[in-house]
Amino acid sequence: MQPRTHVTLEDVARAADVSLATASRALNGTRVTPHLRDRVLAAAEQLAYTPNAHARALAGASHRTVGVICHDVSDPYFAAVAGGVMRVAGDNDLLVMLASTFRDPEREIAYVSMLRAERAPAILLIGSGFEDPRWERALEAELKPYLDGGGRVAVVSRHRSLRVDSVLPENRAGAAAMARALLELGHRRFAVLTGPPMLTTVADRLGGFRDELKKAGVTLAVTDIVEGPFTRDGGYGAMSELLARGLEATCVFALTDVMAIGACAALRDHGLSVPNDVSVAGFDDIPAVRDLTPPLTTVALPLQQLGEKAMELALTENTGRRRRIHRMGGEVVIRASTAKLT
Amino acid sequence: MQPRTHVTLEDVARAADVSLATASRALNGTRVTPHLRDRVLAAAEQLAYTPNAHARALAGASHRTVGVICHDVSDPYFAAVAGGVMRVAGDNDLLVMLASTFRDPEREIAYVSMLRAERAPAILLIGSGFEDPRWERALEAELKPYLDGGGRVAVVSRHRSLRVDSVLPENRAGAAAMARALLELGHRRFAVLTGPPMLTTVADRLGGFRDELKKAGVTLAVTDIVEGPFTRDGGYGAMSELLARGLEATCVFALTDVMAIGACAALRDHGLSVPNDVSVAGFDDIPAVRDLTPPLTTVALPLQQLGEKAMELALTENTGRRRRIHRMGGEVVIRASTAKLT
DNA sequence: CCCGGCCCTGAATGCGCTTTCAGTAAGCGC
DNA sequence: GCGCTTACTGAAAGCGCATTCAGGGCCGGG
Repeated sequence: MQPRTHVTLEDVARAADVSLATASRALNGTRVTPHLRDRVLAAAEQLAYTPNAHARALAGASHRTVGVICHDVSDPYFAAVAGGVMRVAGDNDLLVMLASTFRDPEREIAYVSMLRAERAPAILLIGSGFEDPRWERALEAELKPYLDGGGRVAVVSRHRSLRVDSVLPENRAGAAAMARALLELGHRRFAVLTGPPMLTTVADRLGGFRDELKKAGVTLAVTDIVEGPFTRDGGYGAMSELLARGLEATCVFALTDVMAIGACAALRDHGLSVPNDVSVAGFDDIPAVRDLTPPLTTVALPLQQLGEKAMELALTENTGRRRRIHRMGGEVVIRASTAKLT
Repeated sequence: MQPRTHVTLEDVARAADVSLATASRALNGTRVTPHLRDRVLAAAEQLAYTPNAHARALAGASHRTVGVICHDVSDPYFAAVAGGVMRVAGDNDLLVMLASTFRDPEREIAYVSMLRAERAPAILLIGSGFEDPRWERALEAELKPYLDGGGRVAVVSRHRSLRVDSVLPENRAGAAAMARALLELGHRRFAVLTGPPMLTTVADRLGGFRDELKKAGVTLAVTDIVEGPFTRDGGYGAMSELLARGLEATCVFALTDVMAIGACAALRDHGLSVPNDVSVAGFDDIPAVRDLTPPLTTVALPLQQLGEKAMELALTENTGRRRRIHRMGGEVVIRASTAKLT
């Protein structure tokens, strides 16, 4: 943007016939004779003066806008978590700005860098980290000076690498619980719709599910695991592939609800009934799955609370010497998309 | 945030044993002897230097982060439009930050003010404006100096008041087309689920629908219009109220798909079948409605394109003397949620 | 061999604001 | 009435950086 001519504090001061210092004080509520203060305020109003946030920040004032970085705001999962963040932020008189990385590590770092450069008071990272330690190290390197400079960081669902305050959904335990629940329904042959292997969440959920099955003597064939992006269409595609191959499983576990929604659509388009022909289960419990027909069995995560907790962590000083970690959620909710195998 | 000690350009310059000016040039790609440049880059890397965006902006550089303000990012409507914005922004090497106002005019102004203070290169406003001219005037006053200062603004779905480049969904015409389509199916008694009357979109859609019915000699009783927030639960609640009163309409038109989803849920919970007992139609064509059972009849808006066009408007200079206005969408898509009345 | 010109570097300036520091006028006690 | 504190105000410094301006090597041409 080409700043053509901006109204500056100096203009206001001149218009009010006071010094620059007095104008600044009047605008910031520091003690100034009421008479002068009114004059300054009037002049500012009249000139449509807006303080330059950059100059202000440079001169030492702090902002009230925190940054939230997630994979994709249009994904209901992130939308819900972000909603929680905003609720708490709103209560604390903070503004929130959201960014979507579309799971591109470089973009993620670009946003962190920007927020850091802007000296945002806090940065929240929402969503799975990357398996590739190179990226996590790069991110850590970007975050470190920010933290040293007094910035506050909290993450949701990103563990392993980043040594900051964290809110962790019970991915592994939740997936294991789902495995037990599905076994209990009588299923023995499963298929899994999985996401990008570069995400740690994928490894956790898949691992938790597979390990629990193994304990029960059920093994998951490689051909029963199909990968797709963590989107509705990704789920649709993965399910279609599975169907094309000839589906032998009686139950499909999608690593996210969003994928499960796509899977249900594919099943329906293929003339199969859920849960009569195939049972389907998801993970996350996004609000939309209750309106599905049939409603989706899933592993419930308190999405909103995840965000709230993260914002709270970022807002409160960590007095201890270790990073704080909150684990939440992971309860199985059985709905009508899964049937008892008779 | 308390800046304790930050690595500054001066530190880098000292470490590389060059002048501050040279360090600045090296980092910004201006001509510098390769030898020195490498030394500076190495020093910067080693010190984990991040330029202070505020100082940089203050000194005249321009940012590459545009701001997008919408009512609620977790609403699929806005998520889709924002997706379009981000696509175009990404192509132009711009970062995007999103803000949710939750339909609070004050918060909207606060975000504009912040973005303006930060001298963001562009601000996009997504979503209906407010009927109360007071707010629109306040917003206009906030925007005016920003525009004068060279800022670029584009809006989606907000007309009447704001005199800036706009992308307008065909709300009125779309609702009218829907009225015709439903009449053609044989319906004569309608109910409407409407949103907050303070939004201009509500007036447009409701007006378009009602006027078209009137042309066909069908009048909409006041008691057949129920108001609720533009959310899934809002639709659920409004529909429930309608049912409690004793529904006489054969067809329910919800002003947004999100409300329609809630309405379908309420109908189902009430033991009624869509479309056998009641037909339901929505507006927007958000992606989720295709996965509904039955899929929703609605007025299709090219949501992604709405956002893309807005970003393009903001990116291209308006050479003419009038503001540019693009009208888009408004086609009726008949799906299975509406039945022919026999 | 000397001088003009070019390219690169460093010193210095200013972006708009907050804040310290010093200065002035008013208010108080003795 | 005088000295001293109190209460504001104004001048000025400096936040970190981009950039202009001037100075100093170096090369080529005369």
